[in-house]
Amino acid sequence: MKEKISKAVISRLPRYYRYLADLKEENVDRISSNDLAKRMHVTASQIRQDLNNFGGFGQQGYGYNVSYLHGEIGKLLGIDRQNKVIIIGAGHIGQALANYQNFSRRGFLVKALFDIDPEVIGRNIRGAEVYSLDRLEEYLAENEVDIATLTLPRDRALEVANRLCACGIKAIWNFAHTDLNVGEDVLVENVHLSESLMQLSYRMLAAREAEEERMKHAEQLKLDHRRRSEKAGGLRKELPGA
Amino acid sequence: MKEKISKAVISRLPRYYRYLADLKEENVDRISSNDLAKRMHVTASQIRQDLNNFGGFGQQGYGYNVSYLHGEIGKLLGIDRQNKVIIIGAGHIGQALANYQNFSRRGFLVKALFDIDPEVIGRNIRGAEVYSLDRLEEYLAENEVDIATLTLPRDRALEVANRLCACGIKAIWNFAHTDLNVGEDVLVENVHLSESLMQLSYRMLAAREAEEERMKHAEQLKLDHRRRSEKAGGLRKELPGA
DNA sequence: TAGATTGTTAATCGATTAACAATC
DNA sequence: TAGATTGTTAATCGATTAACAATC
Repeated sequence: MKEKISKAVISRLPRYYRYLADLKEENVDRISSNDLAKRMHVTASQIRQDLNNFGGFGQQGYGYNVSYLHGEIGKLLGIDRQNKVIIIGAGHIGQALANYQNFSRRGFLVKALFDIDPEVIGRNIRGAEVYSLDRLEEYLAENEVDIATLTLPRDRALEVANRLCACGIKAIWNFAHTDLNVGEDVLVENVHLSESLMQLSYRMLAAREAEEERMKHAEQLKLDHRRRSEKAGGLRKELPGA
Repeated sequence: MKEKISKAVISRLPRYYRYLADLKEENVDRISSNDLAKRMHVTASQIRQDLNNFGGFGQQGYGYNVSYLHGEIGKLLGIDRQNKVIIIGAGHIGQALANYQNFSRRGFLVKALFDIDPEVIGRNIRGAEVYSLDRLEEYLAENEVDIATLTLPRDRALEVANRLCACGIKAIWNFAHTDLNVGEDVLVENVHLSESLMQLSYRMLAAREAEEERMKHAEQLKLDHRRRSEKAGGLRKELPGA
């Protein structure tokens, strides 16, 4: 029925959702693609094109109803339902995610964590218990889980991912710094924090270099200018009538 | 001098870096774009095109020297130098980042954290002290900082970002769920965790729907088939010679 | 030298932007 | 009805892939 939506479009949906939530907060009832475009620093064309992938949410001559559009995008993103999440790896990041209230606010409920460290097994984080990783299969047999989060060292990530897939998990949110080559019916969304940081680092260095280049260029111009003035001065002295 | 490198290329550099580190670990000396492409599930063309943005790292008839290429990409990403990082917001995520050893391993050193909560101020996380946010300007005047990480609630993020920019910070790693409209000479790299999760959720729902569609379609085919057989059977009965 | 493989140009593909007819 | 603004088609732009000459 519907065409496959490109990744670029999907990646923009949450941002639309956020801006619409803000507009709702400001009690704005309707907005045109043009006004929204100005706020978001994108083109109105892109907004209309993006939204039309999912059907006509707007109305000619009127624009988009903020509340309605917000709701529809929320439905697309699955915010309207309860998504059951588990976290494998109850280290610093795993625990931070379990504590992150923005997730539960959007319907992502952390139901359980798993770890191998006896120190953390048995702890309870905002209602979610930390189980021994040994009990993963047992838990999955008894409980429905939508999304499994991997926050463990990279060398153990693939093994756990395979165990999850064997239990029928269809969506993995991967924080481990490795590519999970699992079956293609299993969705993997990567969050590679150090890669994000490295990209920032790259851009920072590139900007510094560009800045230095600019400075050097300006310096050169100044030098050239001085030399030219001197030469002109010299010429003047040599002019006959001087 | 050099052309502007596209964001798509930059985002792939850390992944090349990771695969090259793995190859080094496996004591592989050289690799062709073709073999690397197979490992990474990308095209050889893309690898050669990407790397050539930064100059000829390879050699015709030989391929790429793993160790050399790893080093060069590391330099591009600033892994070879010490990057001084501070973290504003010493909550769960901020503390998790400060504890994350993969960063220091790549030359990103968390030097200090800042918070307004008296409960956490004064704590020490792997050698980095948590200061009162009041002392941010004081700290920045006395210490060189390359990257500022924002892990605080969205409503306070922009204000802090502006304070950072006023002190000359040129790179912000933003975990706050908002767009920071700072000066265009300031680099912002966003990590929007809930948006990443929402994208996964979207893809999960889309896959489920596609699956249902497939099932329904298969069901319909079965029905059609049965109906056709029945009709054929009926016809047969009515055939004269029966 | 012959074989291999890069660096680079050309062709293709996909995503973004512009334009405008449809319609509220 | 006239004005506004969408939905959608066409044009442009950029990124990816293919091809191949250069060269180790």
